[in-house]
Amino acid sequence: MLKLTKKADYGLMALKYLAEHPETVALSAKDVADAYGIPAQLLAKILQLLTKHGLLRSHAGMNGGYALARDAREISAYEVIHAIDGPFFITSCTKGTKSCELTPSCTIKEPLARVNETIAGVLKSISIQDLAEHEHPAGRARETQGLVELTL
Amino acid sequence: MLKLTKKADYGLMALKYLAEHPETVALSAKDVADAYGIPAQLLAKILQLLTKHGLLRSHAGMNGGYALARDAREISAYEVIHAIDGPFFITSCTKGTKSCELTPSCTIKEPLARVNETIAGVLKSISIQDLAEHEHPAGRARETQGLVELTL
DNA sequence: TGTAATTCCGACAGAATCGGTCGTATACTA
DNA sequence: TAGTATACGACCGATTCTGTCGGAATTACA
Repeated sequence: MLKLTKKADYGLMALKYLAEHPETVALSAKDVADAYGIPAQLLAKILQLLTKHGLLRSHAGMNGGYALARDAREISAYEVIHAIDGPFFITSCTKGTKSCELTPSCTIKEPLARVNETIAGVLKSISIQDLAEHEHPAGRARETQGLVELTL
Repeated sequence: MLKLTKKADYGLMALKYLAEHPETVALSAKDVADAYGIPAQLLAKILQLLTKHGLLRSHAGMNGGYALARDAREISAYEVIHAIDGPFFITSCTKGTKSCELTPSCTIKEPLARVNETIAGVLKSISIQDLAEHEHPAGRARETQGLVELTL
């Protein structure tokens, strides 16, 4: 399936929303959740994660909420996904230290690791800003195109 | 996480193994499973899937088994993954026809769809032959660990 | 000072998916 | 006919994902 979790989707949507409202000082989790119809408590936890990873700045109390910790241009989709879903690997048996317990068989993973890098590269090239101003196909076409040809 | 399922991994490994043994007429699921220490019955089902999708040709009975339906150069990793795990979308809420039931909110999916295409493109550019040809010097197993840190 | 709004955090339950097994039917070969 | 192998469906345990609940700490404001 190779798909993002809903949490990662929600996180990206939330950051995009924040990027689209730069005038406001901070938006609460509930604000964003209501705007998109996603479960508020779930989104709250996601935003907390993003805060812990330094992508958001939070402020408790009345009129508190979240704001981007950096310019939307300087937050990549990769960072968001990584913060929420953890490090991702296209190969399934990368269990941290021990590479592959089965056999020395998993030679397929070396080529696939390159795919992994490519995906990471593409995601790193996409900023929250790109998501927010999605009426603007020029930039991303350039980036993705180059990365495709870059591999193999 | 954005990772392949073990089934897809197994499928790629099996096809790679078949590509590495072009001299044999056919290899049984058990042969391949034993070579890699994969559960035989599970691999059998995977190979049946690949057969149904036209990537393998099967032959029942004694000395039967599976063989590549085409040249290893003409079977892409994409086809294998697609046959086993189904169509993959990086966005989680692409439920076929209706784009996103929540709101017209999921504007993030349009840019991410490009990422999806990119990934598909990379996977399509990798053939089973590429996997089989890959020469792996001793101690290569450790190297996946290096890639782990690289993607962080 | 008190209250409301809000972040923060851990635990947990339901659902879905995944990995793997079992049993059986079918096809082929010798 | 016996043995080997694919084909296929049902099922189960484990893991992961999604979402909820409850409570504690923080902050603004009346």
